[in-house]
Amino acid sequence: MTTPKRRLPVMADVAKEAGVSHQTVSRVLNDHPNVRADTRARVEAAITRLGYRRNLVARALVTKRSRTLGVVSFDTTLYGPASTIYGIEQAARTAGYFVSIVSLKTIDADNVRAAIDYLAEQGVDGVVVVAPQRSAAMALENLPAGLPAVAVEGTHRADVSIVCIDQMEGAKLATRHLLDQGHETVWHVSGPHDWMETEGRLEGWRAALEEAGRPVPEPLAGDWSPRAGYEAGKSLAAMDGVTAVFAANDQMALGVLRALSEKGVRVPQQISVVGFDDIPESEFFSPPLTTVRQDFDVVGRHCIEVLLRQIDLQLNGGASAYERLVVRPSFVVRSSTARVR
Amino acid sequence: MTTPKRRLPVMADVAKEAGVSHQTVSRVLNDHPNVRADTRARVEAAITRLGYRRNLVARALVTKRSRTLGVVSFDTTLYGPASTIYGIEQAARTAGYFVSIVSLKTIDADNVRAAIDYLAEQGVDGVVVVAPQRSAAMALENLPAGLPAVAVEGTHRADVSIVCIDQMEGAKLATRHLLDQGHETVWHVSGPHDWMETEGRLEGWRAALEEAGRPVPEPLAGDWSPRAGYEAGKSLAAMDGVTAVFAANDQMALGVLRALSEKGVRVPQQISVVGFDDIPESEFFSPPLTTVRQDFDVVGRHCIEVLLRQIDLQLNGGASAYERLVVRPSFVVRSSTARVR
DNA sequence: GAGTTCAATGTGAGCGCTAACAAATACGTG
DNA sequence: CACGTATTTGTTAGCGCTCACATTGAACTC
Repeated sequence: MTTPKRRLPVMADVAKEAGVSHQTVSRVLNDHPNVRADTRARVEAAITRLGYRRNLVARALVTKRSRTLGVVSFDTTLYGPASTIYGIEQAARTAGYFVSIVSLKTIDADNVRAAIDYLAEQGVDGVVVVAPQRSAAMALENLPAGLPAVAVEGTHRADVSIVCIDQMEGAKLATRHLLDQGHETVWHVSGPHDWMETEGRLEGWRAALEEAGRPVPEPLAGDWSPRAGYEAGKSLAAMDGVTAVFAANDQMALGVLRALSEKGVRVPQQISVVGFDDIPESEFFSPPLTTVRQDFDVVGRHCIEVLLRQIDLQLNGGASAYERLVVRPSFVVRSSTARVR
Repeated sequence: MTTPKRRLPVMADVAKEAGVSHQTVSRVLNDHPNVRADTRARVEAAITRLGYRRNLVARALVTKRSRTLGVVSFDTTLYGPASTIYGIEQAARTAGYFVSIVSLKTIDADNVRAAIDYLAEQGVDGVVVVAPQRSAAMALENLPAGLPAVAVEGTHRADVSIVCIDQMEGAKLATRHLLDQGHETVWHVSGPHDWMETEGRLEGWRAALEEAGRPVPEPLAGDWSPRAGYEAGKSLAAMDGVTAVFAANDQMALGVLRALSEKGVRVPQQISVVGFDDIPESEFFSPPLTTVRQDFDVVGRHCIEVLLRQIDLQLNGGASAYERLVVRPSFVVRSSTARVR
């Protein structure tokens, strides 16, 4: 007894089984209208009988479209990137696209560049770059020939599409809220140097302070981690006259809260604290954190919209039109802020 | 002036440019040893001159290996899955593989099955299924013909490889720690029904209690969210004689902490709380959380190791040998637990 | 110097699919 | 019923690459 060739069935096998040509099978698979109903049924029956599954690789080779999108991101373990990617993936799949992810441990132009190249070789139809560092943005300078791309929070350049959250606006919301509560000024624990978010939030905070004619204290530099917030919080607790703190993200705000609590400083009675992001935990911090909410999901969806639009444009030979989509943050008031008495 | 054909260069173009055959170009690209150094140099020069990038899709078509791995996961926004996937991605890329991700919003066998099929069509060389629900595990029953797969926390079945964390052990660690501190018994806030982790932690907790001959209180069912922990915490605060709580994850522990704090119950003086996961925030909770650490990174790496081994085996025609890799959790003592006075 | 071996290169076929065109069949209509 | 016009199906070529094999030439051996 010879073992039958243990090969997966291909289109030709289905064609033979159904008594049609392989092209007809292809038509059925691609929902081509001009196929008689009974032929279609016969082909479909053959497909299930044989357990046939089409080979998208072969299809991609001839169509020159892989229906795969690449995503380059920094530390997908962080809530922000993770949520953005989740939104991207959901939107992409809904649109019939796969998502291939490269998450970078360290960011610099070379790294990002290499990741994009890597994805381009793989034949992705477009890429989303979630790498909000200034140095990463440089990698978008000259993309592989004609590769549609969209950046999240990327850059201010005009020749690449961008989806971003209005960081300045968010920071202003936070700062003004604190000022409205009667605080003389607001201290800031910033994100790491080189991040676009850091800069936006810093600027927004400063602008709000200056608009109100208030003194602008020296910001404390952090790195997004709770530990950095904790260290900053210890410094803040040791200083005089601090009544309001705006941390550049919720995790650092958590650290600040912790440090303050250890030093016996009561929040919000003695010091008010505001964060940024609205991670799921924030509502349950001690006290529940007042923060700026970013809708990462929406960002992810927008990315795909913009990218697909760009891919379409490319196919139809139109000149690329770069878009810039700004998502507005909202403000969530909880219990970590209070009026100055 | 006619526009030159705006086509990306292919191997044949490089071959012509370098004055060799396309095969030689292929050899250079694949580091074949038998190429003279100067030929190699000439080819490489031609490649950079033309800006050639090879088409991995075409390569995949003939080699029948896409060097892409599929990952199916549930809610990649959660810390656990996100970290696992991060580990998977890093390990895969190091091994020269791409990672294509499908993250599911809701889990059931059909969903998971469809995702796996989807990836199989795309031609992935293997899949990792990070879907630790019992219902999801069923989707691993009969995989697409010969598709190498590995499950994270998947199932107890013998015909699919599994990488998991010893949940029971972790739960025992937590429970025993509390018992050692002099608590009469330990209450448990469990994860949602149907999750493997929920069951493992529940079992471990119960076993530790029974081993010590202690009463086993009715567990409070949660859903991993801080809010569920918060609700459970309120119930716990209203009950008599509760001195120790083991929450099935850190987020729920955070909720418990919050509820207790609102009710004026002091942790750890009146009630001790232990979590599970060791998310980055835990160290900065109020109070810093004693918890069970899971090394998701290691899990991710192991997944890839096992999967690649399986892919290799398949190529060499060996019968598949299913592996079961158990990663041991560790215990982190912080300030949310104390001796009973 | 003929025979053998091995390294370096080239040639042809074909992976599984879709696009473009060709052929066959059905459907009206005067 | 012959004719044009859709509709349905089949045929051929080729996407860009690797594989198996053929060929060349240099390097040894006796």
